[in-house]
Amino acid sequence: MPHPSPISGNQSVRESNRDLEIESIDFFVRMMSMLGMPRSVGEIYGLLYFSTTPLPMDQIVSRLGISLGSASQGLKTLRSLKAVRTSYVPGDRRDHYLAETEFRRLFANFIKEEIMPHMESAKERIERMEDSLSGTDEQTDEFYQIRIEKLKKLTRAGGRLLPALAGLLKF
Amino acid sequence: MPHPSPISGNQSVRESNRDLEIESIDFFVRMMSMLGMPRSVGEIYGLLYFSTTPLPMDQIVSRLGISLGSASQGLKTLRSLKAVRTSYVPGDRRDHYLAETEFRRLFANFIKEEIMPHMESAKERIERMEDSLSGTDEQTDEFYQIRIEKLKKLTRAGGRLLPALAGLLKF
DNA sequence: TGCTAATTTCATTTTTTTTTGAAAACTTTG
DNA sequence: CAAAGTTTTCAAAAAAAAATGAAATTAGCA
Repeated sequence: MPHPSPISGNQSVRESNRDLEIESIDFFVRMMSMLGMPRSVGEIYGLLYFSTTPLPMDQIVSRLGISLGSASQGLKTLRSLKAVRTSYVPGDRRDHYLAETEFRRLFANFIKEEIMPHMESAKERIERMEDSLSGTDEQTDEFYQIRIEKLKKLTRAGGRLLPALAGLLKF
Repeated sequence: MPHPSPISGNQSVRESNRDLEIESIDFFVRMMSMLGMPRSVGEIYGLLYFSTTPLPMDQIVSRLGISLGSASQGLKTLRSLKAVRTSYVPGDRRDHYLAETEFRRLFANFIKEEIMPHMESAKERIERMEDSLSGTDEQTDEFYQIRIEKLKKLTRAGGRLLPALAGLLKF
């Protein structure tokens, strides 16, 4: 018996193309990890992305072979990124999860929620730099002033371009 | 004696504004960590960014209070990102390091070296997805095909926009 | 309301990443 | 070409991040 895969639930094979699912999980695990997200988050999204039906948490757990805790945490993260949403399934009291597949929206949200707050605190830190310019030595102060100016331009550019970027993406 | 700072070398105070240096290190540690770089890399760049003179490795070590190994590793990383370069100092056989402060260039290089290779392998993975489409059930296959198409658009958009972005940045 | 299934939380364990420190490998120069 | 200074490498230690699992909480239902 080759590959006693941890991914093997009671879902019928008709419902899911296993190879595709595995490629998808792989794909999103990598993509998410580029964005600094843990493995489990990528796995869950990857599974849901190619799922024809919304999946309840325990299905996610058994198909991916991860713990309930991980699944709960991961789904919480994905919900906060608006990368998944729940859908009501009549006669079942479990939450069923569905992947949000509009990457443009996902991207816009990611920039707003994860990047922009850092830009804000960066601006504050730059202000503090200006405050701490000694003012004793003109020569070196000018050097520092130039460096600070570059940082300002950087954050300004970032603050404008990143949000614009999401709108630009026509995919 | 408040603050027995680990950052205290033999460099004269006139040469460096300590507060500024600390803010700078803080700033870049955070920025770099957003890009997935370890703390030490941010520290080194932050130190060099506001240094009026190129610094040899042992100065970096003593000013930041990090190990030689970390410094060597961190500088290697920064060199590969073209975020620092060495400058020759007559009568001194140590390498002296200087921060590259043109963020546009840094950014362009980062995209080329760190992001684009991932886009390439993403494309390959999508091709493999298409190959593994079972072809038995038309209904679900169409669903999968749509999902795959979205991924293609995503990588295409990324592959074009990211490099363009660097050029766009006028800062 | 009480019972049970479903979910969240969080202390502990596991895994991964980063740093350290010392040995090895260069490199310059006397 | 040897000796001293400099830098790199890499196994081991430390720190940080993520996953687990079980207890606590919440929510739906009879």
